[in-house]
Amino acid sequence: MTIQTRKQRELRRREELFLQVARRLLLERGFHGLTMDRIAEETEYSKGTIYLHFGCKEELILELGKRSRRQRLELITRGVTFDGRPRERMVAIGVAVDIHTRLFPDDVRIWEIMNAESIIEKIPADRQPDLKASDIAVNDLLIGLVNDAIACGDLVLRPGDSPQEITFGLWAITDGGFAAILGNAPLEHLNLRDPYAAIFKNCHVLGDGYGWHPLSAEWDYDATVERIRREIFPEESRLAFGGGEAA
Amino acid sequence: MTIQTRKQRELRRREELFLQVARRLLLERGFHGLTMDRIAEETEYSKGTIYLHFGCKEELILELGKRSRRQRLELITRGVTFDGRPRERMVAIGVAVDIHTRLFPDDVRIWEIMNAESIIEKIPADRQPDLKASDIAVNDLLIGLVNDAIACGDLVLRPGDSPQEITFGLWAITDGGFAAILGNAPLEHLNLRDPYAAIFKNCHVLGDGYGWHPLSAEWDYDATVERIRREIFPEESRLAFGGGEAA
DNA sequence: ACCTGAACACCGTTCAAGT
DNA sequence: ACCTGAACACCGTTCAAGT
Repeated sequence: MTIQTRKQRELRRREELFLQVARRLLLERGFHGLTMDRIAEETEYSKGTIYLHFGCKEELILELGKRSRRQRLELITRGVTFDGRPRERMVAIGVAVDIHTRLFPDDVRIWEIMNAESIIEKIPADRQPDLKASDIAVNDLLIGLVNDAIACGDLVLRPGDSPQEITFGLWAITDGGFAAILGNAPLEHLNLRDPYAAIFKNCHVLGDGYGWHPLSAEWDYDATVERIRREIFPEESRLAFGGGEAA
Repeated sequence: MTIQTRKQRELRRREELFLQVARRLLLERGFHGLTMDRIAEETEYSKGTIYLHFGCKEELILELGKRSRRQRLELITRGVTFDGRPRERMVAIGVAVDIHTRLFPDDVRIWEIMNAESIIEKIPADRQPDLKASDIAVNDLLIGLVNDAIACGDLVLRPGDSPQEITFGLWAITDGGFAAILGNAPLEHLNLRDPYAAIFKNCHVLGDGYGWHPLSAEWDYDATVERIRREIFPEESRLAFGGGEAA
């Protein structure tokens, strides 16, 4: 870390203020309710000053979206440190995503707003790699886990199976599932009792289908989830579920 | 059908013209490159006339998105008429979605552009049910198939399993998978050989995991796919794959 | 050197005027 | 009765002027 001058600290403080006010406006009034005029008014800076920090309105939202994804990545990264079999550590990633979605639904929504073509097309091309950085990191963790499982003999690939395929399947269930929960699908019509549980369930069925040991029939994964919550996410579990116990 | 006067036909023609020009502009120049001025200029009508047909820019795009989803629903609806076991008919839905994505990638993209919060928040609330109509219909077809499978004994639910869960899992893999293919995920980084095949594969692994007969080990689903393409989608298969043979 | 806010540009939307 | 396009409203962005 470079030492910051007083001036630099003030700039950081100001930028943070712009971001916090923008975040609130975006959540309370939507994308079109967030205007540069309102940010200027509420922060008591001029519109021109905002442009000393952000090239355009969409870049401001990009920064909010990146933070949301970075926060999720941090939880996932902690999750994979769980001391257990590879498939248990895969469950820990699921627990991390679950906790993130429950604790920070607003930030997940902000990511979804940002991750739309009509927004992204306004962001300069040289900022666009920022978008995928966190997702690529998650992908690497997932493939790493599958390879760990193969290395230790828990997963023996059948003819035609590939680590990429398994990773893709788990990713798709999780991503598609959470997207559905967050409103892109007619979920209320499907009438699921517990969509979160359904995502876990389907990941397990997929894992069992690929023959990834220990199979759910030969292991108590509810106990694994409890242990993950207690050992890795004690504070977050308390906030998300109350008491740190499994739901 | 009510009989149309000449005037009504002209209005329909004009509306169609607006939609086609808007579609092209959206695809070629993006959401911000599509302007009411350009539509007016290219169609040689005035801007005011566009507003006799569409309440706002977003409603125009809504109509394009609805068409995309309706076209997909039509293919899916044809798919389930396939003469076979319920799981084969589930495969037929996959074939329908596959064909739709390959034949009409532009329209899938338009649906994605439209299905963003920053767009939808501008569409009047009374038009919003339009958004989900097609997806609800697809959901009903999926649940119907799962129930058919249960009714004929091909699928015996295990304790804790539910038709909703299975439907949700298949939906999530398909939706999440195609979303990934269309650019929401770092797919090139995952380095899958054939993402489309990976979606089918994962749906099959899930189906096998739930014990939905015939299991892929006891049935030649490649032959099923070929038969679906030949019997239900001969023309579409020729256009999408050339010759109507399986890939 | 830094910040301001009036001015500008752009574009969606409306409506008085025209045919 | 229908259509037009100038005018309006709004908002993102810039930059000459101010401190």
